Amino acid sequence: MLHTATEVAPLPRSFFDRDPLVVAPALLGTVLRHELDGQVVAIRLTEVEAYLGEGEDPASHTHRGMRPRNKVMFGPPGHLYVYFTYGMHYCANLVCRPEGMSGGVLLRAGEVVTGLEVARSRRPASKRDIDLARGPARLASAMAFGREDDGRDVCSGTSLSLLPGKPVPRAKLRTGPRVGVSVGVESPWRYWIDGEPTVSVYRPAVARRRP
DNA sequence: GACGTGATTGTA
DNA sequence: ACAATCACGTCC
Repeated sequence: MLHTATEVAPLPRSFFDRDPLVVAPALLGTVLRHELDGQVVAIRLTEVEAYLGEGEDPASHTHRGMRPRNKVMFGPPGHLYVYFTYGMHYCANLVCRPEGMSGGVLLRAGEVVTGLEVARSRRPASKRDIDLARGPARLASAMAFGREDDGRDVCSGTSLSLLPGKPVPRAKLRTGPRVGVSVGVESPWRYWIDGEPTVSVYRPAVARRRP
């Protein structure tokens, strides 16, 4: 111990064994750390979105029940749910609620606090460091998440873990409608830290090209 | 504002 | 089998 870096225990599984609407704001300011091939990138979460489960939330991937893709969301809490979308992007969620019940929190944006060089190399399109993990697919890319990371545990103190961070003052908490969802717009289940440059700009869902 | 890109899923 | 959709990012 002495003057070396103190080991920080990851957040316990009980942290995730709650309603996503409770877990989501509590995630702000925490730090997701991933070590891959000896390279560490850690991201302080600044923007997240809560998704409920079957029959509760039309915007949730689990709204219509368990499918091969979303089965991790029905598993035990404290695991990573990674999905592939738009033919090119990955996005990551943290699974909430007890096993058998679905729900999760989408990691929308964060600040790279460790491994800037590694994150830059994974995100060559980012001109500024604040863009490295600004947006869910960018965050996943900076963390090098892919299909193989679907279902990974973040509570066991392995190469992937969620660490406590400096608490966010309540006055800085903001909520609003989720981004990019066409249903469930009335539910203000997006949470972010006010004044953070890493928070993705809100763009209302726009209808895609029609034939 | 437009488009890439391919898995997933509901519908038939 | 088929076609629409998609919790997005990049460049114009």
